Amino acid sequence: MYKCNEYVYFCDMANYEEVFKKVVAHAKEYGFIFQSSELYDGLAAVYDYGPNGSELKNNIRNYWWKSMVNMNENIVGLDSSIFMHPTTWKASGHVDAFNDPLIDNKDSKKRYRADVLIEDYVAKIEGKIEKEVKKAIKRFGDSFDKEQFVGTNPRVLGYKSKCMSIMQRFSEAMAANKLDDVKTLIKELGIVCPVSGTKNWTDVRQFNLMFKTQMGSTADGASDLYLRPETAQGIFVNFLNVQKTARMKIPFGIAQTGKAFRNEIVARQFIFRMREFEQMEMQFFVRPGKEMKWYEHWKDSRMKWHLSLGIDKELFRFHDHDNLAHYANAACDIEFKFPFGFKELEGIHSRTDFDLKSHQKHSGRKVQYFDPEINESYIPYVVETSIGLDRMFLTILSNSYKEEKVNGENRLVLSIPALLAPVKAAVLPLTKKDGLPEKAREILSLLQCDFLCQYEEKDSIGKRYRRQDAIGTPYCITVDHQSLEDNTVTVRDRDTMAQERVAIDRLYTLVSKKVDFRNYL
RNA sequence: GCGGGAGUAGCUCAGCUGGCCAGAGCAUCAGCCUUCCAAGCUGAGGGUCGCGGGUUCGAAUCCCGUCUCCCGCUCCA
Repeated sequence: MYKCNEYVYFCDMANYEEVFKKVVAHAKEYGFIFQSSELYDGLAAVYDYGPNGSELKNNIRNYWWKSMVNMNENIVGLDSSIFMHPTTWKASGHVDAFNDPLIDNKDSKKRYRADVLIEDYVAKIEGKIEKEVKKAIKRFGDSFDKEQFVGTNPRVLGYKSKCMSIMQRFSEAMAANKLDDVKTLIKELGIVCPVSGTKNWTDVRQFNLMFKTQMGSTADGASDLYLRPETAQGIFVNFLNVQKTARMKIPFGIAQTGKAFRNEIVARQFIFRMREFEQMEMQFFVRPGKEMKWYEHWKDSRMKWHLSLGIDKELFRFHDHDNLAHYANAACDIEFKFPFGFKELEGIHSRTDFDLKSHQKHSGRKVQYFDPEINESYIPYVVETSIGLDRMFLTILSNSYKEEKVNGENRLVLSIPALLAPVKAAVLPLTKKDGLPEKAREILSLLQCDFLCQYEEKDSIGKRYRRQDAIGTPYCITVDHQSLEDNTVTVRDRDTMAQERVAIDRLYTLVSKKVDFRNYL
């Protein structure tokens, strides 16, 4: 297990926002994260990973992958494409469930779904019909024939046709993608904001979850595609391929990491909610009825994974979902206490057979598994673990950022778990003369095949230590004059700042042990 | 989309009652020092003051417009 040293937290809870700003500034200054397209004033909610950031991100991804694929013989990997057949997103529910027309009231600043406003309005008219019916019941008593009344009463007929024409206009406008007409309709109907009571509406805008693009080099021959909003569907669509070719038996899982794209209505909080982000997902296929057992298993297993990185367990919590999505029968999040509060880091969902069943229906192919144990074919149930790689990155980064007092001076250190640290060791000649640089470069060549190392000779040794602290390098290896005589160096530990005299031929083992996967999981 | 805040060197900022020609610290680079926990010495590079327009003899500084970022609200699989 990674051991957390006792750090003096420079900033307390009240300064959380300040800490967050510092983390963001630090991330830029030391080449972890840059605003996308900064040269052109930036692109909102998109970020780039710099030299240290891309290393850290790779290391997190690898740690996840090894934990999932290497350490579970019933989990295999997959790398499916970002482009998928458009029907995929029909089947998954993304096309229908997530493209709502939105409208804002300028006075109350409230946002509504335009279709809901119109439907509510129609519901009001339908309420009037009910009133007419009730009145008629009073008037006619037992001899009242509701169907006849509703079919002939001029006032009711008027209401009914009004409802129908409204809904028809609405669906025509939506079908033709004429959002102006939707707004016109809302205005004509005199719909007011329930909060402000005014008709001061903005234009209707379409909210599309998915990014649309075209495949095909010529515009007229092109077909519309989406950039995937989740990697999971690539796994589901390949369920049979993987199961058959890897000869997997249920229960088994398929793991995948990769980019996903979502048009968030608001995308903020640094890399927490981005429009382009990376997921690490594992879909675990089980026999129907066994899903709750596996759901509990993966909840437990995933929490252990997080704690294996040595982060304080008080900073994690489970959050069970009350309102389940259309595909789930149980769902929870693992939340992490980010500088801006507890937020979702990973989701663990029991997705039932919704996805595979839907793909079976839309493809017309049998998407099933024959279970020899019970001699039956069935559509497997799925338990999903889905973690945001970028969110995990932010977890590590914000948790690692420490400012401590050392002899009255501030020391800024990223206490990144050694396994994940971008640079594993820095090799530093105490001075740049007397053959020390040459000796240092020899040491560098001993290590650099297996560990990312840095060589530095500029500035005083203390300054170089602090620079390495700022990017979270676990070990600094310093070559001095004694090294030339007895082939030993000093190894300085990032967290304790303790120094140890070590023989050069022991360095490889020392660093290996420090960053060994075995220490963690 | 609305409301609030902000945009000056890689970073943190000063200058903003209009007029030393755009500054400081840190960082970067070269050299000196040869030093085991940063900020020693010398020198150098780097900024169309977000962008566009206007007022003025003259604007980073005033006015208008515009863009971008950050925070809050609305949405959230």
